[in-house]
Amino acid sequence: MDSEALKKRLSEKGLRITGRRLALLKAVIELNHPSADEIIACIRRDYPDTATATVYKALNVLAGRKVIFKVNTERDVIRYDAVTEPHHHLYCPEIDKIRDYRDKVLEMMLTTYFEKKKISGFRFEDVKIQIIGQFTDL
Amino acid sequence: MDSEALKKRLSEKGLRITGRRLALLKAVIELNHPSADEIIACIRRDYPDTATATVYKALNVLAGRKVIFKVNTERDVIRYDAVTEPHHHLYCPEIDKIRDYRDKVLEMMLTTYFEKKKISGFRFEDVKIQIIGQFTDL
DNA sequence: ATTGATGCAAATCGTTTGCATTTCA
DNA sequence: TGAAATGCAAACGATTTGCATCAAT
Repeated sequence: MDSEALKKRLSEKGLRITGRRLALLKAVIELNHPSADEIIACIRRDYPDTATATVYKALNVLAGRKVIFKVNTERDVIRYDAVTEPHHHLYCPEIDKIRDYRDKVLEMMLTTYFEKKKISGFRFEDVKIQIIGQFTDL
Repeated sequence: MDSEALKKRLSEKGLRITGRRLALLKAVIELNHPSADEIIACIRRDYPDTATATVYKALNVLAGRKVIFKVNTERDVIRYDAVTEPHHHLYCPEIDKIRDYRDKVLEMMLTTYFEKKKISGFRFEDVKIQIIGQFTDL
């Protein structure tokens, strides 16, 4: 993803373009579901004097504008993701590693299932699935 | 759930039976996906001098023996669940409320789907789904 | 010029650890 | 009796807040 595209992703959500924010967005895109710590380390390679609070604030702002997304795992650290298309996650609890999983068929199957199925007392909005297992190609 | 059944759930996993542990297990069963805080408050109604550390330690021990289970939400608090049968969760992010959702058809559909579908580089073990929406009956 | 972005330090909050004491099996 | 359970206080780690300063639009 080139710099112009990154800038566009920020500006079209009404966010200011700064070197740090570009570095942050780049980090979230390039790293694999990174934690705040990993993002901070990455940004500091270009901007050594970056405060942790600044990064956390920026992560919250970008997540609020849906430029990036928070991903929860079983651990007590929040991970981040910049993929905007609908997708699910493969997750290995042992090594706390996530991999994106796109599957149109599954997507369709679940959506139609829940749109037909009226769950009483509940207004369906979305379904997120976590596929638990182990990566065999590491 | 009567006291004998609670005792059995502890003893059959090799855990000692104490008043606090019984109160803890009862709290997890009776409250709806409670946080540690809510469990502590509940136990203290019967045992006012209960240390928070004791409860956290017990929660970890019981979760380790699979007497109870940890449930993650989007918030940074761990919630607990004592339901041993396979089930999924309805979740409303706005009010951070969870409700159990059992659906044999869905269970079957997902299991067969993933057993057939070989995801390359991944050994499938389990699938957990979070059905996001809003409760309309509160 | 105004609002948003940043740095720094301190605060917060849920959870964990260390250690001495008690209690169940 | 010996291992597990408990209380207390202190530690911990991820994240947040307050406030002053700086910079993008």
